[in-house]
Amino acid sequence: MTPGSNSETIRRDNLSTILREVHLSGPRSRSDLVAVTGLNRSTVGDLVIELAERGLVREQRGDSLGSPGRPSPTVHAAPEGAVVLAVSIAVHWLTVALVGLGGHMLDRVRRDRAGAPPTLDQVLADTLDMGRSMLQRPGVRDRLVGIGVAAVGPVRSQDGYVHFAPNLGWSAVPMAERIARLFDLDVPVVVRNEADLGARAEHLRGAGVGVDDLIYLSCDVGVGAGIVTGGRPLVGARGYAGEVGHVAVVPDGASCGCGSHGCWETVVGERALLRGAGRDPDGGPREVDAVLRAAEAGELGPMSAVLALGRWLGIGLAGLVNTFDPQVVVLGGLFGRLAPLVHEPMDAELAARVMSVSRDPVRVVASSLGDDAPLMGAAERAFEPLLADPVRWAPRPFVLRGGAMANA
Amino acid sequence: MTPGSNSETIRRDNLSTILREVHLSGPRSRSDLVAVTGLNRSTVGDLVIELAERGLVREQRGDSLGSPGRPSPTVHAAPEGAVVLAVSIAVHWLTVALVGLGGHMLDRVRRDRAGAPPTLDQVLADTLDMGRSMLQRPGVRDRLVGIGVAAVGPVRSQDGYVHFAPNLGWSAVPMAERIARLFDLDVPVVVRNEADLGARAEHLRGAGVGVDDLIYLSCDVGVGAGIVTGGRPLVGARGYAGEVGHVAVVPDGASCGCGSHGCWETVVGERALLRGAGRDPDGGPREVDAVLRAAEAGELGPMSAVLALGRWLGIGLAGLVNTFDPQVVVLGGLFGRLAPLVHEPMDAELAARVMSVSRDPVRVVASSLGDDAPLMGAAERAFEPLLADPVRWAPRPFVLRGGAMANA
DNA sequence: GCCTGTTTGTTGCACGGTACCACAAACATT
DNA sequence: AATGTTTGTGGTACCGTGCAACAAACAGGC
Repeated sequence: MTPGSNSETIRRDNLSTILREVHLSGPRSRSDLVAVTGLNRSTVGDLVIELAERGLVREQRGDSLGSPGRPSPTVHAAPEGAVVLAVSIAVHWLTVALVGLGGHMLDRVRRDRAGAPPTLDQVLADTLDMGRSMLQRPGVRDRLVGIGVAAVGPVRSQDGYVHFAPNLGWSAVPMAERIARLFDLDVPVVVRNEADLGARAEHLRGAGVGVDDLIYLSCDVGVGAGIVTGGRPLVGARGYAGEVGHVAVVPDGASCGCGSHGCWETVVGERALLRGAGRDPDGGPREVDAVLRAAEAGELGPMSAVLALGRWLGIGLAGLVNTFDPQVVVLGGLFGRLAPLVHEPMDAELAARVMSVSRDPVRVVASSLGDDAPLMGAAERAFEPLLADPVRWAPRPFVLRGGAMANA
Repeated sequence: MTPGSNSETIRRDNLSTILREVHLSGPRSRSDLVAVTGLNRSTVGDLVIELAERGLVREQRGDSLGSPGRPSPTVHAAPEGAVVLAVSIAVHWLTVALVGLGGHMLDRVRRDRAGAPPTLDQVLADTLDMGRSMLQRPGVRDRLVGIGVAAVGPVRSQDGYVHFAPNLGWSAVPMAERIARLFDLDVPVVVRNEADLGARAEHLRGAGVGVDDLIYLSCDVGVGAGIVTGGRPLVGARGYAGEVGHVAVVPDGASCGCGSHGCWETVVGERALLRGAGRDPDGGPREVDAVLRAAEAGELGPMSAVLALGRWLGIGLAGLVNTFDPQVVVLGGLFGRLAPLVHEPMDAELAARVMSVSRDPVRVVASSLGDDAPLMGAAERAFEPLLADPVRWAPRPFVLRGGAMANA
């Protein structure tokens, strides 16, 4: 908190570095950790022992793989050493998962919902129903370090307040508070926008691993972006950064649900696709699937709607690329599914409009985590406090003779 | 460099924190530093002594200001303890300054240039001419820690390569290398885009002090933004982030110097203003001044050109605000001068298009550093290595009996 | 099967840096 | 002049990492 550093700071940072490494990059040998951190062998050994005592990592005898020298034991994140509950609230479905350290999905349930958008209370009831059984698994309650929620609509980062979710018909939802009361557990509840969390997931475990500057552009029903710059998520003063669906691209265009007009979302959103293909704009996933199948089959009407969308996608993306200079753009949600169909018009607009004399043009790829990207991002966000300060969130158990354990 | 921390890390961080504090926030008493850092009195004392021994700070007897207790000595940044050379290359002028620690402008020369844009060689010759005398001041050469350069056009952050500067007619300029060879000193030369550096300056010493999320939007001849998010400058993968002048706002609009068409710059740049007012688009500062005076005097033609620009300014800005959720937007360069004239149409577009149900709307203000913002930002950027690691850049002098000093 | 060389975990000690405590200095108040 | 408050100073303790020597565990060659 305070800028001053002392010996606690350094211990915390080093434990954090090592835990984060094994959590994100998978099992590492101790000597790998020495190389990565630059710390002394003895120090790494001590740090690993402390993490193991706290139940966060486990060591396995290192396999000898043909090279000379004493084999280095591999350090694994302990999936049951710390767990989080991840919730992803999309317009047409709801997903709840239990995720263990190391990113292991221990349990996962998804409910799709056709027809009219659900009420907030319905969604919360479903969430409780789906999450309760996961939390009742033995050992989970004691090892739960947080709950992460991905929500549609602008989310205030400070307190997880969802201002409105036009495509669900909700407004003024104190989401973090509601979820916290729902489960009534003494762990932090973090709510973020689905695109922000999708970006985090693709950055840490998806198509953007190793990429420190990326844009995750996603379409659920509305359009939003999650942005990572310099390895850090873009948040903004209040948490509303990335609402690029409401950037004007047609200054005197059609009016938008947000109150403005000519927003990008009005030409690239789900409703724009359906309308362009001559379908019911509120037809939902079934209609979208139909349009996609028809376009893939080569039907002229749906095809031209998809291509028009691709062109507008390229126009808007070009602006974002000029603004952020990303290394990679990840297309998620509907855009991820459209990606193979729209590359041609999209790339044409990008080539014409991206101010890049550079020989190293931006790569546009489809999401590698698919619909689960926001869910995984919510889990990662919920793990963040533990990763930043393992000691604070995983107390050292009191060890009795014989190995029995009890929390202090 | 390596993620691991040790006792050197902590010493470096604490020295850095204290030096940065007195550099940016002005003289502080020792007890202020204790409060800010959270460190112990004895530790702060030791740190201050080390910085003083390295000539970076000076202590003055604390004035007793009516409160009980022993007065705390004030710690000042030593302006001659470390200096940088700052260069700002604009289209119509060139500024060179010698800046001392604490942000003291020790010397400053500006040359305006009317008529045809200067060649690169002319600008470099002028820079050398203006900078040489500053560097010959006694003690400067030994205390110079870097050279910072603000340049128009996209700048590759890695090596300070300026891809092109259409409004100067330059292209493919290895600017950092050229400046380094020019002065032939053994200090780092850092080149950045003028808007990026303007943003840094306004963030650290201007209209954005204490604001961690801001957009500095500036117009020299072209339009560019410097963005600070979460207290950090937005750089991008290669350093080209913030080129918002080439975001399409009129998808089928006029062609732009960048090769694309409908760019924002084509409706809000200097040329757009002059063209809208019926003047020579390449008329330069004299014509711009004439238009501004005429508009302020109430002349209908210039006035309506200014108002139209204001409207487009608002349309584009709304998109940036939705994208970044800044707390403050600082208008620099031409936009800073236009600010009082365009608030009405600009605010109208912002109000209509910014997706803000929030009670805390973004503040749009004029630059408080004016034309010198990029210059000051260049100086701050050049100080950065020293501030991040004072020990590395300011060796402890060898102290002889009696207080005479000599560098190792 | 033994010896050698290599890589790596382990252990005890040194070093660097900050925290803490007691004391002194410098102020205001009464 | 006495008292209380705030702050710098000096010595010691504590904590964490670095280092060096040793032991453990492997491959390869004879």
